[in-house]
Amino acid sequence: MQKYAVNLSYTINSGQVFLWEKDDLIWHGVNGFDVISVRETPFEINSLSQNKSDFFRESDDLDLILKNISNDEIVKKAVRLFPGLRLLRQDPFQCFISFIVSANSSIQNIQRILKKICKKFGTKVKFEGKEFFLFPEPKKLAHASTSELLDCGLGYRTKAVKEASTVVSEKQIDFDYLKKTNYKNTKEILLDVYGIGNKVADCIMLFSLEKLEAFPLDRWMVRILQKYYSKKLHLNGKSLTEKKYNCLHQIIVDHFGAYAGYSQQFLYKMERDLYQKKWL
DNA sequence: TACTAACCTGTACG
DNA sequence: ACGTACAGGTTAG
Repeated sequence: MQKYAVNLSYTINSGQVFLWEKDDLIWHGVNGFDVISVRETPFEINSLSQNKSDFFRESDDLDLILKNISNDEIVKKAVRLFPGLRLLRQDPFQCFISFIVSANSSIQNIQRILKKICKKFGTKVKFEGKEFFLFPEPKKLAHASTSELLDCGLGYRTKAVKEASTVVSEKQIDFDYLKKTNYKNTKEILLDVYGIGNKVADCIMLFSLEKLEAFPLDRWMVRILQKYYSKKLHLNGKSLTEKKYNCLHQIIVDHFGAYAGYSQQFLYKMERDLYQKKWL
């Protein structure tokens, strides 16, 4: 019996993952070369590979984390409202490409593009009586032609996806190394990739590279911070420059703590729900 | 250093 | 119907 039950729809529909679907009571999702199925009650996970990737981060010490981030009153309220929300541990390459694709795009568009990429370049597999297309290997995407990528709806992101896949396939980027090294070092390496800016780098680090202090600042989070923390953060000006972003990140970690990424997820969820913005 | 226009694509709105 | 705005940003200048 879990002390904290996972709420799958909160978690899966919180902008972290894009290749999940619900079929009756079971959710299925593509995660790299794997397909994961999960049922909410009773909580049960299966996967094509049979590997335990701890996708739902059940090994995290939630008692500690939730208590820690609840030092902030606003976050505390969000945790109380959405206790089943979780951070996920994704396949790094899929996460990397997903968030490059996400830049300046809507959720639906991101989903459509990623599905097409899987269908065009990924391996078809069967799992629990259903068909899935796995996320393609870096080499496969790196060697894709421009027209094939354009067919996936990538538009001007085509160049970014191709270059990003190339640096991974040529081992200029090694996710295992990035998981081990620190936030700052990882971020510098990711920012060197064409198509990756501060926000996308933070998403990749938080969702797939074990950097729980990463705190992606998109236009929504900036608005949320302005709304609740304007005194603390003095966010003047509209654009977030590199220097401002770094400065702000330091303030955020000082305020929210080492698990700031969890705080971000809860704040985001609460605010989106409050405003009942279209979500999927 | 700080700021902004342009950017593929799809959909929602008037 | 058809133009305009906007969508979880990044880059070039």
